[in-house]
Amino acid sequence: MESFTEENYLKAIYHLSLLSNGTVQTNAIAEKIKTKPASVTDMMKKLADKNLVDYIKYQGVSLTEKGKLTAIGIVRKHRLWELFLVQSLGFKWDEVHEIAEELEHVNSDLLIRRLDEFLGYPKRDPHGDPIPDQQGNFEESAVTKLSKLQPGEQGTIIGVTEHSAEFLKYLEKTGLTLGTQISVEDINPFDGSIELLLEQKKISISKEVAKNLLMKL
Amino acid sequence: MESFTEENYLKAIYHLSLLSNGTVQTNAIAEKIKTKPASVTDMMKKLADKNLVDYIKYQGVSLTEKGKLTAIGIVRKHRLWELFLVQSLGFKWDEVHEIAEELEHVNSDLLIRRLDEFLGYPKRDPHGDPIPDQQGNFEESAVTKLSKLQPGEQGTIIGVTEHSAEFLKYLEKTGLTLGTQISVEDINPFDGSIELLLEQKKISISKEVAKNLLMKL
DNA sequence: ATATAAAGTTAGGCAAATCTAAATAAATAC
DNA sequence: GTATTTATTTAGATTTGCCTAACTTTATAT
Ligand SMILES: [Mn+2]
Ligand SMILES: [Mn+2]
Ligand SMILES: [Mn+2]
Ligand SMILES: [Mn+2]
Repeated sequence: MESFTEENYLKAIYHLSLLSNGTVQTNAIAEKIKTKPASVTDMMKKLADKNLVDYIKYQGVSLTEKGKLTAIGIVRKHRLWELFLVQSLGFKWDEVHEIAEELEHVNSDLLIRRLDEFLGYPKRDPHGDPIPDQQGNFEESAVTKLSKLQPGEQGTIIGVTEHSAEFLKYLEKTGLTLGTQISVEDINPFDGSIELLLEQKKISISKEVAKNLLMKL
Repeated sequence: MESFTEENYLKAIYHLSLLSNGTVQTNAIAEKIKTKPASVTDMMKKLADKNLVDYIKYQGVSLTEKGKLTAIGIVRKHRLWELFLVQSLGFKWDEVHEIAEELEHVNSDLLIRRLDEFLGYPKRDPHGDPIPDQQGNFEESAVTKLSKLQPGEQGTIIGVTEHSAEFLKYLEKTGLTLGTQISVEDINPFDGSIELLLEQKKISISKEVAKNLLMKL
């Protein structure tokens, strides 16, 4: 059994490893988890002892198969709880992350299976992220960042890669919610900001925002 | 904000203080929380510093008003989660205690208010215990232990004072569930065991069991 | 009232997780 | 290719919660 803290480290490594091809740097983990690099080094030794990560001094870490399965299990719990909060308890999508961050550590397989059943074996969380099944399997659908689209192209928003309340609230206010269809009208060559057509209305968003929106074409 | 551990201590002290008129012994806490008396002493000093308990060396502790409110808040969370597990996720009453023991520490007032609303502002948990409202108020209905009844008297089971899975499973199997009406037929003078009439059937239970069943007459 | 037992506390340590400051290795720059 | 910057690790402490063993206080028994 992993501690609360170990679980948070494993999850952080997992998320970071999806961006960099498997290997994750000490500093990246420290930043993600809001701790200091020295603490990360300590923990990496511990996780390596437990066979949850492969760790080579100065070279970064990667999850072992066991570590990866554990991490995916936590992600599964996190996303199921988020969906429960939104779907059953009436929370908004920008209010659930912090609470799920705690709920994900409650330790009962039966609880999670029942929650999964209660929610009808959902495939996506409120942010469009896939929910792994009990075996840890999930399909990552083919997605494109909105920032990659060219003028004239269009698609539907199916996910976000940034989960902060500020960002999600901004999307909500602007109307950029999951399932919304948009088309790219123009790209400003100066700052990369993008003109969109969203339900008849023209709006402009920054490149930064566009990078965090996932589209189905 | 109290730590996970501090919350468990406060809750233990609260439950114990209901049995002894307010003051609780070090050893009783140690036993309840499955730790050693020395650890309890350490924690009592800490809780006293935080103004959560009044502590006099060698004389035991009692909750301050602040400590009591905190403890009742945890009890509220515990019982709401237990009811959710039984009512929404299909758990049995003997399966929920351990899980609620973890869920009760999830820290979000909004979450608990929403859960309360979702469950329809319930007044009782699956074991018949009252669920405090947001202000910490609840009515303890007038109850009598089954062990106090005399032959010829009858009543309805409305609660239990022991929450172990073994005990609850035994009750389930025997048919002694909440809401069941029973009458006392005879009391064995030798060991205090009790003959009951339960839905036409005669059964016998030990004094030990009877002490842990709460009745409405 | 003294002796013994029970209850409670203190002293001294340990493990987990964290931090700061100092040292070392790797990457990058010129 | 050396010098500097950046990344990482080590050393040494701190905090929280827990433990054992020894000591002190309070309760009980005769
Ligand atoms: Mn977490
Ligand atoms: Mn999510
Ligand atoms: Mn608990
Ligand atoms: Mn209960």
